[in-house]
Amino acid sequence: MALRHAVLVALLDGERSGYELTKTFEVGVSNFWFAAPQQVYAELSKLEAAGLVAGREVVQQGRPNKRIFVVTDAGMQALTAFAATPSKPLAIRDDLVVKIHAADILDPEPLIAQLTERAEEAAAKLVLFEKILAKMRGGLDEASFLARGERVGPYLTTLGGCALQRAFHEWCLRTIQTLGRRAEAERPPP
Amino acid sequence: MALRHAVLVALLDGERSGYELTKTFEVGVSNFWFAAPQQVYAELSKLEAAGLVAGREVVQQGRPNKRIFVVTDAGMQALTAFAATPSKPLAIRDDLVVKIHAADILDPEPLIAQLTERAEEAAAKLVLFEKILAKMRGGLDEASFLARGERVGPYLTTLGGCALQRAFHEWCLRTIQTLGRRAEAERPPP
DNA sequence: ATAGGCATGTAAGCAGTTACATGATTTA
DNA sequence: TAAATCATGTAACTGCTTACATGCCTAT
Repeated sequence: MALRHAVLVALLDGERSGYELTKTFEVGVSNFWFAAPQQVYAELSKLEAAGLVAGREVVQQGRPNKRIFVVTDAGMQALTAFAATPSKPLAIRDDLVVKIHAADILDPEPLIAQLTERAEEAAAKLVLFEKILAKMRGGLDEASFLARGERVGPYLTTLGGCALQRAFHEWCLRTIQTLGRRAEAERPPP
Repeated sequence: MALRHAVLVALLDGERSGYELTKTFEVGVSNFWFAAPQQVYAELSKLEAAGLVAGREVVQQGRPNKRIFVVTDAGMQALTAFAATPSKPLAIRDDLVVKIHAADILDPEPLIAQLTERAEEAAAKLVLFEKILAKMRGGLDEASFLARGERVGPYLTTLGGCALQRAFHEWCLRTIQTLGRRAEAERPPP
């Protein structure tokens, strides 16, 4: 099992429709679980069939109706059981880093272009995450919120996302610099 | 395609057997691509059938014979084509972070135990990566190696692995502290 | 003696990706 | 008028994981 628990956990933040969840999962639930929309809908059906979430129809005007879901008691039990099982190691997969591993035999230009794009994406995510953090902690400063806030779970994972994006962003910039300088050194100005 | 390119790229570091590659992929090729041993063997067979790698048998004494692989010209072309295609976004999946998201409704003890384990793993990987880096740069300092070294690709990806592990390690420690303090606050000493 | 490392796979099952499908409403 | 957003899926395919299988050699 995999997505199953990520969906349950995302629903702890409140009732959500499939569509709302897909938005969360496209960003990556604070960047630690990505899923395509189709996967989310499929998983919700399975979770409902298994009785771990309950859905109800919400009639809307001017918009298609939607079904919103909550975690049931059985779902909570499933989460408790999940928390007690040993975690699988962090799984990262990144095309771009694979390319960088082969940087010595590849044309640096497309690599630098892709690194630049990634650096921008990371910067954008950082800005987004900081906003989310500010919203969660409300008027409190971070230390007080972490000590006494009501729901620190999502805050902690978002902090993790920030740490990761920041590290990745810095690495992109540094790698761009290194590849750029080496490319210059190879074909000096005539 | 996915593993395909990661295997090709790993073979750029020199001729490798399936077994040697599985070791690399179990650590995660500098932590950006994980694969199970069976997957590596299967992928090598496919790559050989497609003519992207060439294998040859090495007879050993006191050990089972092995087959070692090199990237062919066709393999190099495949890599060049791969480098030019847009990269998929970084994919991260982590059970433990999913659990932390639900920290508010879960027993903190198993979470703290798992975070501690992860922090130790991250610290161990950092030590390992630093050793690999020192080996790669030989006598040179980092700046000189990055400027003039022969194969900086693996060095750059390993630097990325370090950055990631460092960030993750710090996040684990901080999260342990936060959860620990909150648990104390909830049941104060009698 | 037994555990661990070297060395390579097969087979079955589950998870994730890609492509396709639909249709109304709001915004540019 | 075209594009984007809301809203939900099905179907086919590919990739990944888990379990099983084998056997010799080296170190404790």
